[in-house]
Amino acid sequence: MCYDIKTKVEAALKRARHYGNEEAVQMLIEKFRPFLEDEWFHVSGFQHPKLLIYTGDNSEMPLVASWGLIPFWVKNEQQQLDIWNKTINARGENIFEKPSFRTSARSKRCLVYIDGFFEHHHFAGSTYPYYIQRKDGEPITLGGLWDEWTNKETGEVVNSFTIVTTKANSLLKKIHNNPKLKESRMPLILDERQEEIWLKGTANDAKKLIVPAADGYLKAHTVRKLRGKNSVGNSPEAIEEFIYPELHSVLDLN
DNA sequence: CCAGACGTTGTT
DNA sequence: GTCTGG
DNA sequence: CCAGACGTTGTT
DNA sequence: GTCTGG
Repeated sequence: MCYDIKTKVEAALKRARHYGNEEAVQMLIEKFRPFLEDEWFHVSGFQHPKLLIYTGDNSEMPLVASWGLIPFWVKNEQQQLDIWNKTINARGENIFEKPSFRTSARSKRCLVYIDGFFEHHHFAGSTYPYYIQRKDGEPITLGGLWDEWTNKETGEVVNSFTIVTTKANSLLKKIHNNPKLKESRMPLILDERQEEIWLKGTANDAKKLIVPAADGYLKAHTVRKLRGKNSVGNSPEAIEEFIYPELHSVLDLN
């Protein structure tokens, strides 16, 4: 699964820079700056941060969306608050059937650019967070779903998104070993070719992309606690390597 | 028929 | 052990 | 997902 | 909006 990420506006703009024009990108930065954190070293989906996502509507121009998908049929603010803690991830195997996701799975798929994500390793009754990133340090593109919801109480239109998950690859299987969970999961990671299909292809084309990332291009290291009173919050320390001696003597990721 | 849910994860 | 809050 | 609370009473 | 449970 994927509940914790590291990202920054600069990473999200990678796509706009590559496929769009620099002038438009500069205008975007100015337009979005008031609404966005420049850099999240660690942010959880439960905080529902606003991030930049890319949609099929205009695949070079990002838009601002909150993490935690609010389906278009949500009736009121109470229902919104109830549902968006449950739609931070979307199980890839079921997105075309689940009421909360199926409309978006058919016609509102999106891309989320991040620098890395976090998963917890369980050992001897404790949890140890790992930060996972590309070996080459480039942004990771995640496959997501988005929707547009109108808050009838205020008239405000809210964009929101969820991260699609799939089975873990071998690295994530080693890390993500919660004893309560039988099968480990990881976010859907797309390469450049797959990004275009995810945004513009048919539902059937998109479905075929929902598989674990190839082995060998991600790396991971342990970091400080992400949750509870000992967490460091949104600080550069969140992604720094932090050694837990009791763990490093037993877990070999290679 | 209406009311209520609509999600993720997956066991010692 | 299990639920809630973040 | 993990961390932390999980109760009564009644007010600084 | 649509399905399920009662």
